[in-house]
Amino acid sequence: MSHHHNPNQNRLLAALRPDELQELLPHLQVVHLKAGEQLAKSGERLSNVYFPIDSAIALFYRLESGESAGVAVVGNEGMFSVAEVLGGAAMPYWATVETSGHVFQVTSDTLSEMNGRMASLRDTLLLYAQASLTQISQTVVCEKHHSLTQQLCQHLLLINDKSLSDDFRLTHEAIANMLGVRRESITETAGELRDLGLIDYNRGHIKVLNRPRLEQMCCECYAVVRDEFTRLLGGVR
Amino acid sequence: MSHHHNPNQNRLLAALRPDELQELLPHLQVVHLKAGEQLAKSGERLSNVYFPIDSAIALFYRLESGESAGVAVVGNEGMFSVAEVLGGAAMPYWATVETSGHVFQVTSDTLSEMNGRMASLRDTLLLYAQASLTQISQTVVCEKHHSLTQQLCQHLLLINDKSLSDDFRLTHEAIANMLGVRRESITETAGELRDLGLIDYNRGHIKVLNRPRLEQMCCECYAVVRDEFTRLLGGVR
DNA sequence: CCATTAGTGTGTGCTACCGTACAGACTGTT
DNA sequence: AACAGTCTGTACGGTAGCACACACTAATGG
Repeated sequence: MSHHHNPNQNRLLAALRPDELQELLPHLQVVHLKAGEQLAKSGERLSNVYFPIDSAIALFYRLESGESAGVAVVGNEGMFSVAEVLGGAAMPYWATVETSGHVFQVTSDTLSEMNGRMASLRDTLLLYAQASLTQISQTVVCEKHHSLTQQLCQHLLLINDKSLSDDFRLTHEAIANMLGVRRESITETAGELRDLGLIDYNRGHIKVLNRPRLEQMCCECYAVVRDEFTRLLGGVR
Repeated sequence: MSHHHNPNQNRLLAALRPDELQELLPHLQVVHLKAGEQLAKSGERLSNVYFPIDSAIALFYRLESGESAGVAVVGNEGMFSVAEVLGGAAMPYWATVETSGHVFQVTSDTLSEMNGRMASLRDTLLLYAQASLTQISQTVVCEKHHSLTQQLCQHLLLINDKSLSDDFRLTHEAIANMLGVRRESITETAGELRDLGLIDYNRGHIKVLNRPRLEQMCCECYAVVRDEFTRLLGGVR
């Protein structure tokens, strides 16, 4: 493991029992993921599990028609893929790197072995699975009833959290894929946020200028999900 | 347990290892649930777990605005609530009985105790959790890209499956709550399906007349979810 | 330094579903 | 028989996001 990184940088790892984390440590490898990189395609069994540090991994579905929609973004609060813990091997998700950054990587076999042996580790990871279930459920309601502006604010807050920076690389196109809308709709909506002075952006580079107001414009969903993660996995460091 | 019902009537129970099912049997109680009955509200810790036989349990969210949207319908393929298995106690769902019918009921404490002791039982229930995750994810994509007509077809197919009947009690209003749309939109859409001869209905009573064509009009989501349940939990009986 | 690509801006109709309003029709109760 | 409550039908303007088309500009690479 690199001396630059500490497992506490991932909240899920930080929530593990110290003795079990200690045993996991030697198997963790810090890896850098480049934006756009594909980590998994639908139904594929993964050989590695990832615990993001300052990267964001986008999970999304592809429909037969070619349309797609994002289901969740995984960052330093979680892991990919939770299927390794639930036992079903693959999931029908596609996963790509939304913003580049580092992850702790461990082989599926290693984690799986430990998961069978350490009850507390397994319990913690299952709580993460439950939090994920809540997150996705909230997404269902959110995209049904909340405006694109609200959803965009939420997405920006999420990426802001996970990238550990107010200034990240992200294109309108990538956001559109994630929110399941046209690129033009994002251009228009993001333009409004820029006019309001909440963000600035330029050719694949977004800067958060006024996070408090971004949170105000956002729907309740952001806070609900964040609070549920906190309830289940403990407070932020 | 009533002599009228057999645990194989619930696919999740049927997927358990015979010796473990045998041990669970004496704790199962057959109960009848009436439509509209509320089984849980958001954040509430449940004292019982339900394995539906011929009833359908609707899980949904309520937003601060009062709007709501359904997240999933649980029937004889599953259980409520999966939170008992994942360890986080409550979930932010509301749950009501969508169509009346019977369930196998067991106390949370009993299931929880067995869950800690029997690895195979736990593994099976975790696979169900994974299938649920897939189901909800599919819902996200579905409501983003598929028409209300398609979604209605899907919902009717689901209720058709879970109620074990072509003829069930269900109002436009209840469907609307579940799909997160206006009641009037359902009236209009259901009217088209009736004109096409796929269904008939009258004051809270719906009859499926042509299931094959209903499946044709439905989006891929129904089949995707069904197949994933089959992959994870074995074929239908 | 030029050509190509990636990223963004903008406009014009279009449609599915919304919000609201209200009417009729059936059902169970007193 | 009268009544109240439940369920369904219909109508009308409003709007958020769509599909498609195309123009512009900053970055990239030979």
